Amino acid sequence: MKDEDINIWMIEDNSRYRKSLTTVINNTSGMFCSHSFPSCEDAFLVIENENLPDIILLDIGLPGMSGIEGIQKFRSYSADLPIIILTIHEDNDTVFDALCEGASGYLLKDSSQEKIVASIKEVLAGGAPLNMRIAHKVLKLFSRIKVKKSDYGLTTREKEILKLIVAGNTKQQVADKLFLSFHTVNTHLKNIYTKLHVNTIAGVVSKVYKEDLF
Amino acid sequence: MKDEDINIWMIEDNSRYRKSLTTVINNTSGMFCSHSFPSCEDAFLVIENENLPDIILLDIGLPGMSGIEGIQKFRSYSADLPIIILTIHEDNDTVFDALCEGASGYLLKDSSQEKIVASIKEVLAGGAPLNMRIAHKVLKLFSRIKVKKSDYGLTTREKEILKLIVAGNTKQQVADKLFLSFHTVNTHLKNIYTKLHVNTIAGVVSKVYKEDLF
DNA sequence: CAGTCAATCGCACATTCGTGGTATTTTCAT
DNA sequence: ATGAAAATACCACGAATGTGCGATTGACTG
Repeated sequence: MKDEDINIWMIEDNSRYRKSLTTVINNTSGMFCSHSFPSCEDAFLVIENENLPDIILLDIGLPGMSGIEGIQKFRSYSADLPIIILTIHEDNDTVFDALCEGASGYLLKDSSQEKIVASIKEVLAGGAPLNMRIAHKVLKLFSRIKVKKSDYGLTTREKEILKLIVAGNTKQQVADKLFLSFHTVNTHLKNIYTKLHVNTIAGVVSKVYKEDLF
Repeated sequence: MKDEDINIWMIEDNSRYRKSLTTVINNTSGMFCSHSFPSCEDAFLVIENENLPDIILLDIGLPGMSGIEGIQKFRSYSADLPIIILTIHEDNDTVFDALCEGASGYLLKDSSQEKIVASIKEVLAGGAPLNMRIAHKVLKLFSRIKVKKSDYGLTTREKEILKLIVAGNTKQQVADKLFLSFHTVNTHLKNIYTKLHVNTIAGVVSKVYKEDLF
């Protein structure tokens, strides 16, 4: 163990898995596992007195605080700390939650030890190691994220006015900002309502957000 | 070239790159490039008369129809057709758009030929090959997607009323639906506005969508 | 030229909103 | 019992909305 070696913390409640993986890491040149914890809470007790590690390997299904919640809390300490998830969970919701909270990589526990070591090196090189099946799932998640972008044939001016309305301006304020008569804005909004099939501000704002009209 | 070999189409306007990569693929056991096109439009002319390929390698910056638009149109032919992006673009918007339209992988043109061949094999094995820098960027995109869920201390009743207001009901309509006096709804809404620091319907609806208040 | 569309402007007015203020009752915790 | 929070209700009124109707001008196209 040398000062330049990469310091890794592991948070994993299965003690056999934790010990065997710690051994692998400690036997790998250039890295060492200074701590391995069975829970996030344990890690946070130590974090107050020591420097943050260079990487965290984090399970999700943990006693007490889950790995997802753990990401949140680690992120309050450092936005850049690489956090590689190492878990059995591959359902969409868990993957999505972990990534949204800021996971830097996502491996499954059936990964070989070589793959895990390679992934540690990858995250150090600026990558984002993902299990192959997870990568596929991640890309599929984007299709679900895609907002249905609708087209109601709004004119340029109508969109301009709509943006200001959605931002909370009254008709008179919109008129003042665009150097128009109040009546002009009123007419445009009337036309917008007809095109969008709504008749209230609430309706129009909802539609803008739900259907990405800009 | 055998019947079981993987049929790949390439869509790439740089003819030198297109030819050299086609050669690499044709020299790789188990795969062949039956067509290489300089534009999406050319590919769609052929697609009407031939079977779809097993994989498409797709550039983004193309003459005429862009690769992003091309994904959309290929997806109308097949939801499962693997489409690997091979491009110089690594800006967030382009990556995001390509993935949302259904890209199955995303490589950069500085990838080695070995990496490209390996990625083809990876997508066939059910993966989603991503350039390392792109993978990192993709995970960062999730943090941006995460909606900041805020808590303004709204009571149960306030949330109930807010939902109906956001859905487009007038105060009187809300009162009728909840068997309350108009004045009660008015008071609740007054309190909601104070808690959310807004003073218009547009403001409150925007806040609900931006900050996931329900 | 005629027709269409977009932009601009106006009238009229019933309806609704937003906000300042007030009050009572019920429920829960100390 | 007391106090706080939530729920309910009310008054007042200027500001703003939503919708029916109408018109003119400019740019573009066939």
